[in-house]
Amino acid sequence: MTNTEPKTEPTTEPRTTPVAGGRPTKQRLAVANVLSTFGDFRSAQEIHSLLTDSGEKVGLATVYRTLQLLADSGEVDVLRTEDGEAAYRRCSDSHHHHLVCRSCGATVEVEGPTVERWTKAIAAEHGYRDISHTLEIFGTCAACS
Amino acid sequence: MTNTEPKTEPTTEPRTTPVAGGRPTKQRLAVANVLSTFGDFRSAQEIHSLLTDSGEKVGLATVYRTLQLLADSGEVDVLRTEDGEAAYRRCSDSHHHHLVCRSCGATVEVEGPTVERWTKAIAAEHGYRDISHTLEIFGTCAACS
DNA sequence: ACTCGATTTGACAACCATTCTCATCTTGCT
DNA sequence: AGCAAGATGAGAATGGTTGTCAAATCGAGT
Repeated sequence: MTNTEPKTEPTTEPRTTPVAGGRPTKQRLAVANVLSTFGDFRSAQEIHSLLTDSGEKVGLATVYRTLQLLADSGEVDVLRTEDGEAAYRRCSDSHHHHLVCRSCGATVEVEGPTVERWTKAIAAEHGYRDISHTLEIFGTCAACS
Repeated sequence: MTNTEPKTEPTTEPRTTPVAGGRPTKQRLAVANVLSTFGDFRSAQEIHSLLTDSGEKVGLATVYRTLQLLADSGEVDVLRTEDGEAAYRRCSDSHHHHLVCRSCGATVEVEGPTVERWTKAIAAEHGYRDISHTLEIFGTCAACS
């Protein structure tokens, strides 16, 4: 079961609502907004560049802080690339995983009752509680082959 | 299907065979050997400490280099902790995943045809090739609950 | 055993993503 | 407007990891 191409297309209307329960400041809104201009994973630094390039003046530290807020509140997904950097992307609400293209970064959100069930079962079987898991699938997408 | 507690117990006899195709130097053997004194994931720095504490004089850079060699040749597993650090552990040959205890680090190797099959299917379904994936399950083990 | 070239090592500098500091600016509220 | 809590930004500080390069080591051939 996969959600057929929920490609998470960019949304258009800029947001004006509070961000992660904090104050809806210019900067936070700016960050929240760039996040909706792309559908794949970007590093904090890239996001910062996007902002400054588009004229928004937001400090790097603030970008990191905001991204963390958003991540904590579940508004964005975080994944660690193979070299340990964190990459962010706004995400839909449900729990899911990602199929990421190694060369272009194109991402497809995938969902799998199968895995969820499996991890829970495995964990329980070994007496582990409070289960959480991370699963990323890497490959080369059709366009990049 | 899980391999029932393949806890990867420490092995006893020190190794003297080549390491990852390179020269079997004192340092490399030393690293390869500490790796077999524990069964859970340790950071490169921890491994370095273990070495120096036990009297072995191996440079930190060398530990990193060796660990990378071993990882490339598939002799050790690498996983990224949630804060982006790399953790290493010698591994059995087969492809598998880990169930890691959040508080004590106890690790259980798990294996799952289910997931393997699932990821392959998903990927193919979206036209991705050369699939690889990472899956880590985190939880609190029985002893730590 | 001895030599020589290729590898490897180690001490330390360099990197780089991320976090911290803290003085200054904003926001929300009255 | 006025204030206190919260947020920002510039830059310093951290900390894991990688790069540098001269000196040490390995091992194949003699």
